[in-house]
Amino acid sequence: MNHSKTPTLADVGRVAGVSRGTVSNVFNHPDLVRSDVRERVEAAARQLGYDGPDPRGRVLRNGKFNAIGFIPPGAYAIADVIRSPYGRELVLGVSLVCDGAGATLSLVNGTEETRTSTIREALVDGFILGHSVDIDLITSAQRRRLPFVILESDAGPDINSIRIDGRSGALMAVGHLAALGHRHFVILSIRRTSGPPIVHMPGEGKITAGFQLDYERLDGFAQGLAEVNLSIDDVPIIETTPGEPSAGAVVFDRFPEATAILTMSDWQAITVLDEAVRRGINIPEQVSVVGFDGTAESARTTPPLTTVTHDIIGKGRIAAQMVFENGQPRQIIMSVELVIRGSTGPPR
Amino acid sequence: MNHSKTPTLADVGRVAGVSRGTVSNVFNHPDLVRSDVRERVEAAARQLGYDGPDPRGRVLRNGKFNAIGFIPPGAYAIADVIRSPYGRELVLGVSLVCDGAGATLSLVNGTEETRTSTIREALVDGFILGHSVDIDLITSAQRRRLPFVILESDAGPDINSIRIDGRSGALMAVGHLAALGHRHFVILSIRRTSGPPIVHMPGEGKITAGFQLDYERLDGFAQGLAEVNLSIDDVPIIETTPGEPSAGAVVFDRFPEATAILTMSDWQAITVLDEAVRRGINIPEQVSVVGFDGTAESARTTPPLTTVTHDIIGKGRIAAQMVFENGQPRQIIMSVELVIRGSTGPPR
DNA sequence: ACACTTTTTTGGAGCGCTCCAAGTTTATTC
DNA sequence: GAATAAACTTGGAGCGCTCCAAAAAAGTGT
Repeated sequence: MNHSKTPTLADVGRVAGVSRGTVSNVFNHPDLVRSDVRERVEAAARQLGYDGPDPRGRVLRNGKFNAIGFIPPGAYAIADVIRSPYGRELVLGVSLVCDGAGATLSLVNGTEETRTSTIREALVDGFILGHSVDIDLITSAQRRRLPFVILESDAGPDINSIRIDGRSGALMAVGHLAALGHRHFVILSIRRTSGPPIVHMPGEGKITAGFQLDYERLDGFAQGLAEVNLSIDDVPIIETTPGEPSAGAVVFDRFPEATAILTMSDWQAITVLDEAVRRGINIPEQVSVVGFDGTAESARTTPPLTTVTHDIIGKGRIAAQMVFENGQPRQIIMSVELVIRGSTGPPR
Repeated sequence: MNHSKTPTLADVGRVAGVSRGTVSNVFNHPDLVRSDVRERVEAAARQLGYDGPDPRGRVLRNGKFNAIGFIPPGAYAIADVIRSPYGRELVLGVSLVCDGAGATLSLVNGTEETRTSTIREALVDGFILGHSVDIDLITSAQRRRLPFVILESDAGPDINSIRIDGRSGALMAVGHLAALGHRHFVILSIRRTSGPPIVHMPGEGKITAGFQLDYERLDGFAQGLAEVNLSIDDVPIIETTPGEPSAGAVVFDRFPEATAILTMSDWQAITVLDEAVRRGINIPEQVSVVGFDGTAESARTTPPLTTVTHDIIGKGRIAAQMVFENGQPRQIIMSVELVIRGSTGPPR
C-alpha cells in the first residue's frame, strides 16, 4: 500500500490500527479521541506522509466549498475585472466580506459562450453575477439552487439584485454640463462585445441598449438633453469597451465640434483624458469630460474627473453579504452623486 | 423521490428509464447516446429541474478542481492583495494565464495562523504562495503534493520559485541618490505583521529581516551606502505595512533632516508622497523618494515616482504557467531596472 | 466483583459522480 | 435469416470522506 499513491484516511487507520472514523476524528474532532490513540494516529500519518483529509472527499460529504464566486459580466474575462478600476473596487468589497467570513473568493473563468456551464459547474456556495446578464444566465443561475446576486440588472422580485440609479446619475451629469453652457455633446456608451469603437452618427435612429445599465443611463442622458431642448438623436454615440485606448482618438477625430463628453465609466473618461494629453488638448478649457462610477482613480487624474459616484466597494460588500445571508430576495437601488471636479468647465 | 431534495443523475435516469451512466453520457458525451434516448433524458432532466451533474461528485471522481489558488503572503488578507498596487498586478498576471487555460482563480482565504490548514484544504489543482513564506508553510505546501510556486523566496532547487534581484535594485536606488549628492537617508522597510510603523533608530543595532525579500533589499541598501562611506547602522529604518497611511507622517516628524527616502514598495512611496502634499513639502526639491516594484501607479503620481521596476504582470504570468506545466522545479530570478522619474533630485 | 455510567471507538451507509468492462441492441453483409 | 460488425447501454466499483447509531472499553460506586 506504500507504493506511490497518496495515502488516505483508511491507510493511516490501517497503519495505526484504528478505524477510518477515528482517524477522521483525530483531524476534525481531536478532543473526542483518547490522547494515546491520537498520538499513535498522528505518528502513522507522519510516517505515511498523510497531511490531513483530502478536501475532495470532504466536499462531497459536506456539500460545501466555503467559497463564493464572482462571475465576470458579459464578454469579460477575469483579467478584465482586475484591470478595470471599477471591477477591482467591486471585487475588493466582495473580498472584505470573504475575509470576514473566512471564505475563499473564486474568480470564475468562462467566456460568454461557456457562461451557463460556468455557472453550473462553479465550485462555490453562492455567487455574484456581474452586470449585463441575460435571461438565459438568470435561468441557469436559478437552476443552480444556490444563493446569488445580480449586479446592475433588476431581474424581478424573486432575485437578489443591486444596482445604482443610473438614470438620475446620467441626468445630473448632463444637467451640470448644460448649466455650464454646453450644447455639443458626444456620448461614450459601453460596447458589450470585444472590438473597436462603434460610432453611431446622429440621426441614424435609436440605438438599442442591450442591457439595463446602458439603457437607463442613455435614458437619463436623453432626459437631461431634452431639458435644454436637445434630442439625444442628434448626439453621436460611440460604443467602446471601457479601457479601449482608441476611444479618445475616435471622439477627437470624428467630432471636433463637441465641447462635452459624457461617458458611462471612469475608465472610458480616463482614456479620453489620456488622449487629450497626447494631443495637447486642454481639459476642461477646450473639452469637458464626465466619468461614471466614482472609482478611486477618478480622483487622481489630471485634472481630477467630474464623475457620477457611488459606493462601489459598498456594493460589492452588500452583494457578498446577501449571498452569505441567503435570506429573502431583495432588490437594492443605490443612490448616486455627482462629484464636480476639474475635468468640467464652461465651453470654449 | 420528488420531495424537495435536489435531483441527482440517478433520479433523472429513473424517470427517463435509463441508467445513471447514460444520463452522465448525455451531459458529458452526448455523441455516444442515441438521439431519441438523449431527448428522453433531457426531457426527464427538464421535468425534474436537473441542470447537469453536480460538481461535487465530479470533483471527487475526477480529482480535479480546474482552479489555481493564490495564497496571500504573511499576514495579508485577500482584500489586501486587491488593494495593493503590486498585488493586483501580480494577480492580473496570474489571471491572464487562468483565462487562457479556462481555469478559475481562487483567492484563498486564511489568516496567518490558519495558513497551513488553508494550504491543506484549498480546492485547487496548484497554487501560488505569496512572498514571505516560512519553512512550515513550505513543508505543508509540499505535503499537499500539488504543483506550487513560491514568490520572492528561494526555497532550494526542489521548489519552484520566482523572485527579483532585490539586492541589485536596492543598490541602484541608493547609488542614484548618492550620485545626486544625498547623504541623509531614511529607509522604509516592510512590517510583516499588522500594526503601526516600528521605528528603528540609528545605532540600535542590526535589525533582523524575517524574510528573504526584506533581507536582500536591506543588504543592497547597506552595500550602496557603504560605497559612499555610510553605514546602514546610522540610517533610521521604519517598518511599515505598505499602504499604512501614517508612514509619511512618521518619516517627516521624526527625521526632518533626511533628504532621501528609500522604500521597499511603491505603495509605501505613494503614501509618503501623499503626506508630503498634505504638509506642503515639495518633492523632489525638499525630499527625494524612491519606490520599489514599478507598479503602474508609480508612473501616475505627481511627481511620477523614481522606482526599481520589474515585470510584475510577467511574474504572475510565469508563476501561473509553472503551476499549470508542473514540470521540473525551477528557480527564476528576474532582473530589475531603475527608472528615474520626477520624485528624485539633488538634495536641498 | 458486579451493575451501571461515561468515554471511546467502530464500521456501515452514503454523499453524486464517472469510468469501464461487459452486455445488449441495432445495422450490415452474404 | 444467420453471422458478423458496429453502436449503444448498463451497472458495479470506487473516488475519500464524515456522520451516526451501536458496540466496546474504561471508569465509578457499592
